[in-house]
Amino acid sequence: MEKPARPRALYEQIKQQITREIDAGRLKPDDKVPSETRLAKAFKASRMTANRALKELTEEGRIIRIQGVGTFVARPKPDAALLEIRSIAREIADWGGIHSCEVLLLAKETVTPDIGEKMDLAPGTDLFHSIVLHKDRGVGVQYSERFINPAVAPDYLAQDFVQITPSDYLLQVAPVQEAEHVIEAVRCPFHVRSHLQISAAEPCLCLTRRTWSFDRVATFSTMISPGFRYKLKGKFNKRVSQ
Amino acid sequence: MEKPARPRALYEQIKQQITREIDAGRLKPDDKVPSETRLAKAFKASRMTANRALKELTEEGRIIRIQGVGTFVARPKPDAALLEIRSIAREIADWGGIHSCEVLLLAKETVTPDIGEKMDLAPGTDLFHSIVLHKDRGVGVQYSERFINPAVAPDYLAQDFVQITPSDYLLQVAPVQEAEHVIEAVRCPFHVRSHLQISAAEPCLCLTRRTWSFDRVATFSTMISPGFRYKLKGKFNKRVSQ
DNA sequence: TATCTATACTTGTATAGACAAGTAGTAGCC
DNA sequence: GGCTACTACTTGTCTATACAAGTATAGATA
Repeated sequence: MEKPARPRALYEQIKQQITREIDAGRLKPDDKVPSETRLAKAFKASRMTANRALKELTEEGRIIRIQGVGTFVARPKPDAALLEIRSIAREIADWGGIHSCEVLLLAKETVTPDIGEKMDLAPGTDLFHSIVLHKDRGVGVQYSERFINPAVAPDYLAQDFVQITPSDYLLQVAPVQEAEHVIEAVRCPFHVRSHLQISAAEPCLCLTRRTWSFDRVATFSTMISPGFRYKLKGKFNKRVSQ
Repeated sequence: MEKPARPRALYEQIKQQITREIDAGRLKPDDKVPSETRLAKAFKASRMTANRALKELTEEGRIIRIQGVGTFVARPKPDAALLEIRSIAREIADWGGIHSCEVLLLAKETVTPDIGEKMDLAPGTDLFHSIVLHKDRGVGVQYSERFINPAVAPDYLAQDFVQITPSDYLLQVAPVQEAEHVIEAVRCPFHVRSHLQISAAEPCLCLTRRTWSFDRVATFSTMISPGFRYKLKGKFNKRVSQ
């Protein structure tokens, strides 16, 4: 599970130094990064080692390399919008509806092996569990179930989710580093169906989301909504080739 | 603008060969991929060159390498990467299936006001229209309908889409600058249902995609598939805050 | 002034060799 | 049988070198 048995590789050190320079703001977008030969000399490495470091940073989108010219710090890409986490409340407001919500469950439970695997938590420890029904003009439009890592949001159970949605609260207390979304079309399970007042045949969009905060899995949630659409738009920066 | 002035690099050839073996199903998930030394010998290349090919394939998630053991074809992940545009053929190959496809329609038509608006084309001008059914082991798994801007892919009608999928062909001739995806859960329309051999109640994922190339709308397509999932994962830039 | 040219520097690709480190199997030993 | 040591093979990292190819600049030339 843990990685670093090997003494940190030289090319990793070079990568890390450049990454730090960028993160610290000492290297700004479009600034020139030292050439391979310079880096090689500075780190007492061969050019190939410096080359590997720069090549990987290029693939990670942190720098841009132009043959014959040099290496430059990449401009940050605006693709976060693709993964932007919008609250259902805002969604409904944008649509012109009136949002309200009902808390169906809010409890501390024990980690099951199933959830434990997904959230990287040891079975038997505690986690928070909530089920919230979002409504538009009183009609259920989204059933959302969440599992929360208590280490990331210890006060989760004390919140009043009629005032603030779980999504909004979590975004406040736990900055999202990384997110994973899985989208599929499903038939609505019975216990959910009764809240959404739809027929068994109605196709529903099911969005399963995991988020990471502080280098840990923070939430694992499932949102089921009939008649919903998700829209993603973005520019491609990398070569999308085949 | 065009890229391939340089004769195709050797490591690219090695990558391509392995990729083809996987896509064609000759190499299945968990199958062993030839070792670096074998590949080097086969291609009359040095081990470092074979290493580069395998390293990049690893980063692209197509193979898995285990020190001291060997290199293996990566196991199924039936989640489509949304931001990349992956071909359904590869998706099926990853899953361990056998892909084939059938062209249901391939024609030049006249722009209707409806499509004209979405593709930013004047009604009355020409556009290409195709309907392709993708199959896994002969069973329909995806019905995809496309409208193509002739200015972007003038030779579209002359292609043999049994040999190369429309998606792959378009990626070759028209680099995607930007893409917009709309995802929804739908009931399958009758004319589509007969090809996919599913019941009317089966929820299907409907992905509507617009792509831009050369600063114009290049394609407008709708893909309907039952039992599909799309997966998105990504890091957030620092200031995604709220 | 405008244009060509030589040069210096950059990245891209490739080679041949080296050693480290991890794994699996085999042979031999107790 | 159970253990150890050895071997053969794998991937991971690194070096030193080489040539190709793209770019920018200064200087010479028309």
